[in-house]
Amino acid sequence: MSKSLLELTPVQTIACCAPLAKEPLSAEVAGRIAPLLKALADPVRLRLLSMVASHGDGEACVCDLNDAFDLSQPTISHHLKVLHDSGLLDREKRGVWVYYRVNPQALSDLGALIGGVAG
Amino acid sequence: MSKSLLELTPVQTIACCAPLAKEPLSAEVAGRIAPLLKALADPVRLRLLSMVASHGDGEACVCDLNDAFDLSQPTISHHLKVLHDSGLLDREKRGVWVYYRVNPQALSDLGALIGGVAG
DNA sequence: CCAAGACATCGAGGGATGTCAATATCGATA
DNA sequence: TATCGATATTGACATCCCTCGATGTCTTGG
Repeated sequence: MSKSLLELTPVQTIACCAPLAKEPLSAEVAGRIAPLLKALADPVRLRLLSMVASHGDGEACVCDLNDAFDLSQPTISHHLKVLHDSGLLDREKRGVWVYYRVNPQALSDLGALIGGVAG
Repeated sequence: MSKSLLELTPVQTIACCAPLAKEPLSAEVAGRIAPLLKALADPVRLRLLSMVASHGDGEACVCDLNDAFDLSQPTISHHLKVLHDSGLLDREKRGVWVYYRVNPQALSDLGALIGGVAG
């Protein structure tokens, strides 16, 4: 490890390490991965991420996402921010509308970390 | 879906559905998967699971796990219970000692759900 | 410049969560 | 049976998190 973990975003961290079941996670790495899983560990955010990830264009407008839930607009905005801050979603503003798209590498790396597939 | 989701444990649920990025998760399924991710989304539990999963015999004694953390015994016991209740860890008592072992199918299914590998 | 719409931020309230000390439970052993 | 050691449970506390209403920011259109 040539660079300190402190210089990496949560998403970058998960690309650095062996699957969960191969060798014990260090406290430092575990402390970096947990926030990423926390970002995923909410039913609304799971659905948001899934809706964005499975959307035809690979991106989804906030205006569409808002309508899919029986929650206030600030609440959806908050969940999208959590996913964005963790590095799982990218954000782009075009005119009045904001579009989110997934970071496919992050999802695949996280899946490999948990599932044990070689990274 | 022939059986109601209510009849399945969290771990059984994740084997039933397409990857996150393939189609939008239903509210019902998302509500089932989130607790599983919540169980994983803690640095101590991540390390516990990793320690158990990567242990030589495929199982680990609580007595060993306790010593690996600077936390009280009830706290470790609590985290192990969360992992056990979610279905990620199996529990077996032999004499005075308790051994935990991972549910490999659960880990692999969860990884596939996130990473997008065909389930 | 002003109004309207899309989205983000702020602040607060109620519930969930991590941690500990104290205590209970269970099996082994004297 | 009495005791000891390993693990689980309970109860309490501090903190975090989800949600909302209110408000702010930015862009477009008039």
